[in-house]
Amino acid sequence: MVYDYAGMVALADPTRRKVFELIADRPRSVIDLTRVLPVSQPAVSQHLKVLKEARLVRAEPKGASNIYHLDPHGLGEMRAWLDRMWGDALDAFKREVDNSKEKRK
Amino acid sequence: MVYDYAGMVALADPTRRKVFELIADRPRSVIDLTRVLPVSQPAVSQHLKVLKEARLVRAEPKGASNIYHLDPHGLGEMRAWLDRMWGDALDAFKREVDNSKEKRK
DNA sequence: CATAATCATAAACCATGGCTTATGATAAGC
DNA sequence: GCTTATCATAAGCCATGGTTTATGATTATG
Repeated sequence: MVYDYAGMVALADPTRRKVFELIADRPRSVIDLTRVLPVSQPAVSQHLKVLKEARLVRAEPKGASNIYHLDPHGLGEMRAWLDRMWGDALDAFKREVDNSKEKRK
Repeated sequence: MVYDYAGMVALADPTRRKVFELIADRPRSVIDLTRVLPVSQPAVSQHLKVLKEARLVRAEPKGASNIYHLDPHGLGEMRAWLDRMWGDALDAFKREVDNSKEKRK
């Protein structure tokens, strides 16, 4: 356990999460994203690169522009990863509650 | 939307996530954590500070040592936050699938 | 009361990464 | 074909943050 997980790092940055959410709203081109965001076009491209490597997002060339969509692959992986970590945390918390109950006896 | 979310940032760093998972396994003192981790005691304390401010973790003084437990407050908040974001992402993906179906007609 | 143990904070260091400008590559439009 | 539009990459800058050593505060121990 405890490797570095790309999806987590990808969504930790506020701007990058904004990019992700914009794409989640609907597929968008790089320029389309740049128009909305307060950063330059290369900055957007770099965020997209990170999201793409985490497989959270997928590029679909259309003419001169690149339309970015959500990518089910990484989306599923991250969901599974979160569920696992979340399950562990909740189980741990449950154990803790049981322990304090036990002590109170 | 799209503010910075403390819980997300808190769990983005690998070492800090390791700290969180160790505490999730069972409550531990700072020294106990330091013995396991490959970083110094002050480093551990600083990670704990971040986790505590995100309300993912809670300190319980016991003599000279500080026992850290999971904190249900932040845990619940983060879970809700993830569910919300995740719901949005999944809805968006669903919409996308429906759209491509529509196109194929 | 003095020493040891545990922890948090401060200061300094330095790598990481997010941002910018500059530039080249590809595709559309005239 | 030449210009325009869209995008990715490179190089450089700089703030952020994760780390270390040093130190002080608090509590147990003898």
